[in-house]
Amino acid sequence: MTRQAILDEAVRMARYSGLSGLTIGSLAAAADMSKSGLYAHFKSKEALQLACMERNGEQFIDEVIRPALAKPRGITRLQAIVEYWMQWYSHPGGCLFLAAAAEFDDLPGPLHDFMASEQRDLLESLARIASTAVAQGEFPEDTDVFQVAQEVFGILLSYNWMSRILSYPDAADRAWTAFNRLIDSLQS
Amino acid sequence: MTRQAILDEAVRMARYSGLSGLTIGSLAAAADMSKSGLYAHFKSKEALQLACMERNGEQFIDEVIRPALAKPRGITRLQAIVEYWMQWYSHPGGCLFLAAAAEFDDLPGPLHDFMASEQRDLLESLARIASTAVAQGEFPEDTDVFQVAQEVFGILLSYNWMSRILSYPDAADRAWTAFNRLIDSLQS
DNA sequence: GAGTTTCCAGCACGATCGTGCTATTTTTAG
DNA sequence: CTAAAAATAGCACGATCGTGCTGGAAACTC
Repeated sequence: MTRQAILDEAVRMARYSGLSGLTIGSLAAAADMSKSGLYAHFKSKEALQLACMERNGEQFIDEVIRPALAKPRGITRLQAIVEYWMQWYSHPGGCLFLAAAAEFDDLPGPLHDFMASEQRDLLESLARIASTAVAQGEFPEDTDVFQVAQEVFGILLSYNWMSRILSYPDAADRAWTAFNRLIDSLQS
Repeated sequence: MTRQAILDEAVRMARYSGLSGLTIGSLAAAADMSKSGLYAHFKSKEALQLACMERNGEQFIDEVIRPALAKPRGITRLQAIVEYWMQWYSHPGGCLFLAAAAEFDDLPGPLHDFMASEQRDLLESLARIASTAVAQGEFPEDTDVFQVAQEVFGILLSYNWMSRILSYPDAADRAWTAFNRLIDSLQS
Protein backbone atom coordinates (compact mmCIF):
# COMPACT_ATOMS: atom_id res chain seq x y z
CA MET A 1 0.00 0.00 0.00
CA THR A 2 1.09 3.51 -0.78
CA ARG A 3 0.14 4.61 2.72
CA GLN A 4 2.86 2.43 4.14
CA ALA A 5 5.44 3.89 1.77
CA ILE A 6 4.40 7.38 2.78
CA LEU A 7 4.74 6.46 6.43
CA ASP A 8 8.19 5.01 5.95
CA GLU A 9 9.29 8.21 4.29
CA ALA A 10 7.61 10.25 7.02
CA VAL A 11 9.44 8.32 9.71
CA ARG A 12 12.69 8.82 7.87
CA MET A 13 12.12 12.56 7.72
CA ALA A 14 10.87 12.81 11.28
CA ARG A 15 14.12 11.31 12.54
CA TYR A 16 15.79 14.49 11.36
CA SER A 17 13.23 17.16 12.03
CA GLY A 18 11.14 15.64 14.79
CA LEU A 19 7.43 15.01 14.64
CA SER A 20 6.53 18.66 15.08
CA GLY A 21 9.01 19.70 12.44
CA LEU A 22 7.50 17.27 9.99
CA THR A 23 5.37 19.17 7.48
CA ILE A 24 2.80 17.95 5.01
CA GLY A 25 4.31 20.00 2.22
CA SER A 26 7.83 18.66 2.41
CA LEU A 27 6.57 15.15 2.99
CA ALA A 28 4.40 15.39 -0.12
CA ALA A 29 7.36 16.64 -2.11
CA ALA A 30 9.50 13.75 -0.89
CA ALA A 31 6.75 11.28 -1.78
CA ASP A 32 6.09 12.85 -5.18
CA MET A 33 2.49 13.59 -4.35
CA SER A 34 0.24 16.55 -3.94
CA LYS A 35 -0.32 17.90 -0.48
CA SER A 36 -4.03 17.14 -0.52
CA GLY A 37 -3.58 13.70 -2.03
CA LEU A 38 -1.26 12.75 0.76
CA TYR A 39 -3.28 14.47 3.41
CA ALA A 40 -6.36 12.41 2.53
CA HIS A 41 -4.65 9.30 3.88
CA PHE A 42 -4.56 10.81 7.34
CA LYS A 43 -7.43 12.85 8.67
CA SER A 44 -5.15 15.31 10.44
CA LYS A 45 -1.55 16.07 11.10
CA GLU A 46 -1.86 14.68 14.58
CA ALA A 47 -3.07 11.39 13.13
CA LEU A 48 -0.07 11.39 10.82
CA GLN A 49 2.28 11.94 13.73
CA LEU A 50 0.60 9.18 15.69
CA ALA A 51 0.92 6.84 12.72
CA CYS A 52 4.61 7.71 12.47
CA MET A 53 5.19 6.76 16.07
CA GLU A 54 3.30 3.54 15.52
CA ARG A 55 5.33 2.68 12.43
CA ASN A 56 8.54 3.53 14.20
CA GLY A 57 7.53 1.18 17.01
CA GLU A 58 6.94 -1.62 14.53
CA GLN A 59 10.37 -1.10 13.06
CA PHE A 60 11.87 -1.24 16.53
CA ILE A 61 10.18 -4.55 17.19
CA ASP A 62 11.48 -5.88 13.89
CA GLU A 63 15.03 -4.69 14.36
CA VAL A 64 15.57 -4.95 18.10
CA ILE A 65 12.93 -6.82 20.07
CA ARG A 66 12.32 -9.81 17.82
CA PRO A 67 15.98 -10.55 17.06
CA ALA A 68 16.72 -10.40 20.77
CA LEU A 69 13.88 -12.76 21.62
CA ALA A 70 15.40 -15.24 19.20
CA LYS A 71 18.41 -15.55 21.48
CA PRO A 72 18.55 -17.87 24.50
CA ARG A 73 16.94 -16.57 27.65
CA GLY A 74 19.01 -14.83 30.30
CA ILE A 75 22.11 -12.70 30.17
CA THR A 76 22.75 -13.72 26.58
CA ARG A 77 19.44 -12.24 25.53
CA LEU A 78 20.00 -9.12 27.60
CA GLN A 79 23.32 -8.61 25.92
CA ALA A 80 21.73 -9.19 22.54
CA ILE A 81 19.05 -6.56 22.99
CA VAL A 82 21.69 -4.05 24.04
CA GLU A 83 23.66 -4.84 20.91
CA TYR A 84 20.68 -4.50 18.57
CA TRP A 85 19.54 -1.41 20.42
CA MET A 86 22.89 0.24 19.89
CA GLN A 87 22.62 -0.51 16.20
CA TRP A 88 19.16 0.99 16.19
CA TYR A 89 20.60 4.25 17.44
CA SER A 90 22.75 4.51 14.34
CA HIS A 91 19.78 5.14 12.06
CA PRO A 92 20.29 8.30 10.04
CA GLY A 93 18.73 11.21 11.85
CA GLY A 94 18.68 9.46 15.19
CA CYS A 95 16.07 7.71 17.26
CA LEU A 96 12.49 8.81 16.88
CA PHE A 97 11.55 7.59 20.35
CA LEU A 98 14.04 10.00 21.84
CA ALA A 99 12.97 12.84 19.59
CA ALA A 100 9.31 12.29 20.47
CA ALA A 101 10.12 12.04 24.15
CA ALA A 102 11.95 15.35 24.06
CA GLU A 103 9.15 17.01 22.13
CA PHE A 104 6.16 15.84 24.12
CA ASP A 105 7.51 15.19 27.58
CA ASP A 106 5.66 18.10 29.10
CA LEU A 107 2.93 18.78 26.55
CA PRO A 108 -0.35 17.07 27.37
CA GLY A 109 -2.35 15.40 24.63
CA PRO A 110 -2.69 12.16 22.68
CA LEU A 111 0.83 12.43 21.29
CA HIS A 112 2.30 12.61 24.76
CA ASP A 113 0.20 9.71 25.94
CA PHE A 114 1.13 7.44 23.07
CA MET A 115 4.80 8.35 23.39
CA ALA A 116 4.74 7.56 27.10
CA SER A 117 3.05 4.23 26.55
CA GLU A 118 5.69 3.27 24.00
CA GLN A 119 8.48 4.25 26.38
CA ARG A 120 6.82 2.15 29.04
CA ASP A 121 6.77 -0.80 26.66
CA LEU A 122 10.45 -0.33 25.94
CA LEU A 123 11.38 -0.34 29.59
CA GLU A 124 9.17 -3.32 30.31
CA SER A 125 10.83 -5.24 27.50
CA LEU A 126 14.14 -4.72 29.22
CA ALA A 127 12.73 -5.69 32.60
CA ARG A 128 11.10 -8.79 31.17
CA ILE A 129 14.32 -9.95 29.58
CA ALA A 130 16.19 -9.26 32.80
CA SER A 131 13.68 -11.42 34.62
CA THR A 132 14.55 -14.37 32.39
CA ALA A 133 18.06 -14.09 33.74
CA VAL A 134 16.62 -14.32 37.24
CA ALA A 135 14.60 -17.36 36.24
CA GLN A 136 17.73 -19.01 34.90
CA GLY A 137 19.54 -18.43 38.15
CA GLU A 138 22.02 -16.02 36.57
CA PHE A 139 20.81 -13.18 38.75
CA PRO A 140 19.74 -13.55 42.41
CA GLU A 141 16.09 -14.21 43.18
CA ASP A 142 15.59 -10.83 44.83
CA THR A 143 16.92 -8.83 41.86
CA ASP A 144 14.95 -5.67 41.13
CA VAL A 145 14.50 -6.12 37.39
CA PHE A 146 13.29 -2.56 36.94
CA GLN A 147 16.48 -1.39 38.54
CA VAL A 148 18.35 -3.40 35.93
CA ALA A 149 16.14 -1.99 33.19
CA GLN A 150 16.72 1.59 34.29
CA GLU A 151 20.47 1.10 34.43
CA VAL A 152 20.67 -0.64 31.07
CA PHE A 153 18.55 2.10 29.57
CA GLY A 154 20.95 4.64 30.99
CA ILE A 155 23.88 2.86 29.41
CA LEU A 156 22.08 2.94 26.08
CA LEU A 157 21.06 6.58 26.33
CA SER A 158 24.53 7.63 27.28
CA TYR A 159 26.02 5.60 24.45
CA ASN A 160 23.67 7.34 22.04
CA TRP A 161 24.74 10.74 23.27
CA MET A 162 28.44 10.05 23.22
CA SER A 163 28.52 8.45 19.82
CA ARG A 164 25.90 10.48 17.99
CA ILE A 165 26.41 13.95 19.36
CA LEU A 166 29.98 13.95 20.56
CA SER A 167 31.26 11.35 18.09
CA TYR A 168 33.39 9.71 20.74
CA PRO A 169 34.91 6.63 19.14
CA ASP A 170 35.22 4.89 22.51
CA ALA A 171 31.53 5.24 23.29
CA ALA A 172 30.67 1.65 22.42
CA ASP A 173 33.59 0.18 24.37
CA ARG A 174 32.66 2.22 27.38
CA ALA A 175 29.04 1.19 27.10
CA TRP A 176 30.08 -2.46 27.20
CA THR A 177 32.38 -1.78 30.11
CA ALA A 178 29.44 -0.30 31.96
CA PHE A 179 27.23 -3.21 30.98
CA ASN A 180 29.74 -5.77 32.22
CA ARG A 181 30.19 -3.84 35.44
CA LEU A 182 26.46 -4.05 36.01
CA ILE A 183 26.32 -7.78 35.28
CA ASP A 184 29.27 -8.50 37.54
CA SER A 185 27.79 -6.45 40.32
CA LEU A 186 24.50 -8.33 40.07
CA GLN A 187 26.21 -11.70 40.17
CA SER A 188 28.44 -11.09 43.17
CA MET B 1 18.23 44.91 30.48
CA THR B 2 15.05 43.92 28.71
CA ARG B 3 16.97 41.61 26.42
CA GLN B 4 17.83 39.42 29.37
CA ALA B 5 14.19 39.25 30.44
CA ILE B 6 13.18 38.28 26.92
CA LEU B 7 15.80 35.56 26.88
CA ASP B 8 14.67 34.15 30.19
CA GLU B 9 11.15 33.94 28.89
CA ALA B 10 12.38 32.43 25.64
CA VAL B 11 14.31 29.75 27.50
CA ARG B 12 11.23 29.02 29.58
CA MET B 13 9.12 28.57 26.46
CA ALA B 14 11.76 26.62 24.57
CA ARG B 15 11.87 24.03 27.33
CA TYR B 16 8.33 23.10 26.32
CA SER B 17 8.36 23.55 22.56
CA GLY B 18 12.03 23.15 21.73
CA LEU B 19 14.18 25.70 19.98
CA SER B 20 12.64 25.04 16.58
CA GLY B 21 9.14 25.23 17.98
CA LEU B 22 9.90 28.59 19.53
CA THR B 23 8.30 31.33 17.45
CA ILE B 24 8.84 35.06 17.45
CA GLY B 25 5.12 35.71 17.53
CA SER B 26 4.30 33.71 20.63
CA LEU B 27 7.43 34.90 22.36
CA ALA B 28 6.47 38.51 21.65
CA ALA B 29 3.01 37.86 23.03
CA ALA B 30 4.46 36.31 26.18
CA ALA B 31 6.80 39.28 26.59
CA ASP B 32 4.07 41.86 25.90
CA MET B 33 5.96 43.28 22.97
CA SER B 34 5.51 43.65 19.26
CA LYS B 35 7.08 41.09 16.99
CA SER B 36 9.38 43.59 15.34
CA GLY B 37 10.33 45.26 18.59
CA LEU B 38 11.45 41.98 20.00
CA TYR B 39 13.04 40.86 16.78
CA ALA B 40 15.28 43.91 16.72
CA HIS B 41 17.16 42.60 19.74
CA PHE B 42 18.33 39.59 17.72
CA LYS B 43 19.31 39.87 14.12
CA SER B 44 17.75 36.56 13.19
CA LYS B 45 15.86 33.65 14.62
CA GLU B 46 19.00 31.55 14.59
CA ALA B 47 20.75 34.17 16.70
CA LEU B 48 17.85 34.06 19.12
CA GLN B 49 18.10 30.30 19.37
CA LEU B 50 21.82 30.52 19.91
CA ALA B 51 21.30 33.10 22.63
CA CYS B 52 18.77 30.81 24.29
CA MET B 53 21.27 27.98 24.41
CA GLU B 54 23.84 30.34 25.82
CA ARG B 55 21.50 31.61 28.50
CA ASN B 56 20.45 28.10 29.37
CA GLY B 57 24.08 27.17 29.77
CA GLU B 58 24.62 30.06 32.14
CA GLN B 59 21.68 28.93 34.23
CA PHE B 60 23.13 25.44 34.35
CA ILE B 61 26.41 26.79 35.61
CA ASP B 62 24.59 28.77 38.27
CA GLU B 63 22.37 25.94 39.42
CA VAL B 64 24.55 22.87 38.98
CA ILE B 65 28.21 23.47 38.24
CA ARG B 66 28.98 26.25 40.70
CA PRO B 67 27.17 24.74 43.68
CA ALA B 68 28.96 21.46 43.04
CA LEU B 69 32.34 23.15 42.85
CA ALA B 70 31.65 24.61 46.27
CA LYS B 71 31.73 21.11 47.75
CA PRO B 72 34.93 19.32 48.77
CA ARG B 73 36.85 17.67 45.97
CA GLY B 74 36.33 13.99 45.23
CA ILE B 75 33.40 11.65 45.58
CA THR B 76 31.54 14.18 47.67
CA ARG B 77 31.65 16.66 44.83
CA LEU B 78 30.70 14.03 42.29
CA GLN B 79 27.70 13.10 44.37
CA ALA B 80 26.80 16.75 44.72
CA ILE B 81 26.77 17.44 41.00
CA VAL B 82 24.54 14.43 40.46
CA GLU B 83 22.16 15.73 43.06
CA TYR B 84 22.00 19.25 41.63
CA TRP B 85 21.78 17.84 38.12
CA MET B 86 18.76 15.78 39.07
CA GLN B 87 17.11 18.88 40.44
CA TRP B 88 17.93 20.67 37.20
CA TYR B 89 15.94 18.06 35.30
CA SER B 90 12.83 18.98 37.24
CA HIS B 91 12.53 22.37 35.55
CA PRO B 92 9.08 22.81 34.01
CA GLY B 93 9.17 21.70 30.41
CA GLY B 94 12.32 19.67 30.84
CA CYS B 95 15.96 20.15 30.01
CA LEU B 96 16.83 22.39 27.10
CA PHE B 97 20.16 20.65 26.56
CA LEU B 98 18.34 17.44 25.86
CA ALA B 99 15.76 19.10 23.66
CA ALA B 100 18.45 20.82 21.62
CA ALA B 101 20.44 17.62 21.33
CA ALA B 102 17.44 15.77 20.00
CA GLU B 103 16.64 18.55 17.55
CA PHE B 104 20.06 19.19 16.10
CA ASP B 105 21.89 15.92 16.49
CA ASP B 106 21.93 15.23 12.77
CA LEU B 107 21.33 18.65 11.27
CA PRO B 108 24.51 20.48 10.35
CA GLY B 109 24.89 24.17 11.11
CA PRO B 110 25.88 26.59 13.83
CA LEU B 111 23.11 25.42 16.13
CA HIS B 112 24.37 21.87 15.99
CA ASP B 113 27.93 22.96 16.59
CA PHE B 114 27.12 25.09 19.59
CA MET B 115 24.92 22.37 21.05
CA ALA B 116 27.69 19.82 20.63
CA SER B 117 30.26 22.08 22.25
CA GLU B 118 27.99 22.58 25.24
CA GLN B 119 27.45 18.85 25.58
CA ARG B 120 31.20 18.37 25.46
CA ASP B 121 31.58 20.91 28.27
CA LEU B 122 29.01 19.06 30.33
CA LEU B 123 30.79 15.76 29.94
CA GLU B 124 34.15 17.29 30.65
CA SER B 125 32.82 18.83 33.83
CA LEU B 126 31.87 15.37 35.00
CA ALA B 127 35.23 13.95 33.98
CA ARG B 128 37.10 16.76 35.68
CA ILE B 129 35.23 16.25 38.93
CA ALA B 130 35.84 12.51 38.71
CA SER B 131 39.53 13.21 38.32
CA THR B 132 39.57 15.06 41.63
CA ALA B 133 38.46 11.80 43.21
CA VAL B 134 41.44 10.13 41.60
CA ALA B 135 43.71 12.87 42.88
CA GLN B 136 42.37 12.33 46.38
CA GLY B 137 43.09 8.63 46.18
CA GLU B 138 39.41 7.71 46.34
CA PHE B 139 39.59 6.14 42.90
CA PRO B 140 42.58 4.16 41.56
CA GLU B 141 45.27 5.99 39.65
CA ASP B 142 44.42 4.27 36.35
CA THR B 143 40.74 5.18 36.46
CA ASP B 144 39.30 6.19 33.08
CA VAL B 145 37.54 9.36 34.12
CA PHE B 146 35.65 9.62 30.84
CA GLN B 147 34.32 6.15 31.49
CA VAL B 148 33.05 7.44 34.81
CA ALA B 149 31.60 10.51 33.12
CA GLN B 150 29.77 8.47 30.51
CA GLU B 151 28.30 6.17 33.13
CA VAL B 152 27.23 8.98 35.43
CA PHE B 153 25.69 10.76 32.49
CA GLY B 154 23.76 7.59 31.67
CA ILE B 155 22.44 7.39 35.20
CA LEU B 156 21.27 10.99 34.92
CA LEU B 157 19.69 10.57 31.51
CA SER B 158 17.89 7.46 32.59
CA TYR B 159 16.67 9.14 35.74
CA ASN B 160 15.31 11.98 33.65
CA TRP B 161 13.42 9.58 31.42
CA MET B 162 11.98 7.50 34.20
CA SER B 163 10.86 10.37 36.34
CA ARG B 164 9.78 12.88 33.71
CA ILE B 165 8.22 10.71 31.06
CA LEU B 166 7.17 7.60 32.91
CA SER B 167 6.63 9.28 36.28
CA TYR B 168 8.20 6.38 38.12
CA PRO B 169 8.38 7.38 41.79
CA ASP B 170 11.35 5.07 42.39
CA ALA B 171 13.45 6.68 39.66
CA ALA B 172 15.56 8.74 42.06
CA ASP B 173 16.20 5.83 44.43
CA ARG B 174 17.24 3.63 41.53
CA ALA B 175 19.51 6.35 40.19
CA TRP B 176 21.31 6.50 43.53
CA THR B 177 21.53 2.74 43.66
CA ALA B 178 23.19 2.81 40.27
CA PHE B 179 25.50 5.61 41.37
CA ASN B 180 26.59 3.75 44.50
CA ARG B 181 27.12 0.59 42.47
CA LEU B 182 29.46 2.54 40.21
CA ILE B 183 31.40 4.05 43.10
CA ASP B 184 31.75 0.70 44.85
CA SER B 185 32.93 -0.94 41.68
CA LEU B 186 35.57 1.71 41.16
CA GLN B 187 36.84 1.43 44.70
CA SER B 188 37.22 -2.36 44.81
C1' DG C 1 17.05 71.91 27.64
C1' DA C 2 18.69 70.43 22.87
C1' DG C 3 20.49 66.77 20.27
C1' DT C 4 21.75 62.18 19.57
C1' DT C 5 21.30 57.46 20.13
C1' DT C 6 18.65 53.47 21.46
C1' DC C 7 14.35 51.12 21.80
C1' DC C 8 10.08 49.67 20.11
C1' DA C 9 5.45 49.69 17.47
C1' DG C 10 3.06 49.59 12.95
C1' DC C 11 2.73 47.74 8.88
C1' DA C 12 3.68 45.03 4.88
C1' DC C 13 5.92 41.31 2.21
C1' DG C 14 6.27 36.62 0.40
C1' DA C 15 6.33 31.99 1.93
C1' DT C 16 4.53 28.17 4.14
C1' DC C 17 1.59 26.12 7.41
C1' DG C 18 -2.75 22.76 8.14
C1' DT C 19 -7.07 21.96 6.24
C1' DG C 20 -10.98 21.66 3.45
C1' DC C 21 -13.84 21.17 -1.21
C1' DT C 22 -14.33 19.68 -5.86
C1' DA C 23 -13.04 17.29 -9.90
C1' DT C 24 -10.62 13.80 -12.25
C1' DT C 25 -8.12 9.78 -12.57
C1' DT C 26 -7.31 5.10 -11.17
C1' DT C 27 -8.63 0.89 -9.17
C1' DT C 28 -11.91 -2.51 -7.75
C1' DA C 29 -16.55 -5.22 -7.95
C1' DG C 30 -20.31 -7.19 -10.16
C1' DC D 1 -17.93 -3.75 -19.82
C1' DT D 2 -20.03 -0.99 -16.61
C1' DA D 3 -20.83 0.97 -12.14
C1' DA D 4 -19.37 1.95 -7.65
C1' DA D 5 -15.37 3.14 -4.82
C1' DA D 6 -10.96 4.70 -3.73
C1' DA D 7 -6.97 7.50 -4.65
C1' DT D 8 -5.01 11.61 -6.13
C1' DA D 9 -4.68 16.43 -8.02
C1' DG D 10 -6.07 21.37 -8.26
C1' DC D 11 -7.17 25.10 -5.97
C1' DA D 12 -8.33 28.19 -2.32
C1' DC D 13 -8.83 29.70 2.52
C1' DG D 14 -7.24 31.98 6.78
C1' DA D 15 -3.42 31.87 9.85
C1' DT D 16 1.18 32.25 11.05
C1' DC D 17 5.87 32.10 9.93
C1' DG D 18 10.58 35.01 9.61
C1' DT D 19 12.10 39.30 8.12
C1' DG D 20 12.54 43.92 6.68
C1' DC D 21 11.50 49.24 6.65
C1' DT D 22 9.89 53.42 8.52
C1' DG D 23 8.62 56.60 12.07
C1' DG D 24 7.93 58.00 16.73
C1' DA D 25 8.84 57.55 21.78
C1' DA D 26 12.17 57.10 25.33
C1' DA D 27 16.60 57.46 27.32
C1' DC D 28 20.95 59.14 27.59
C1' DT D 29 24.77 62.86 26.59
C1' DC D 30 26.52 67.28 26.78
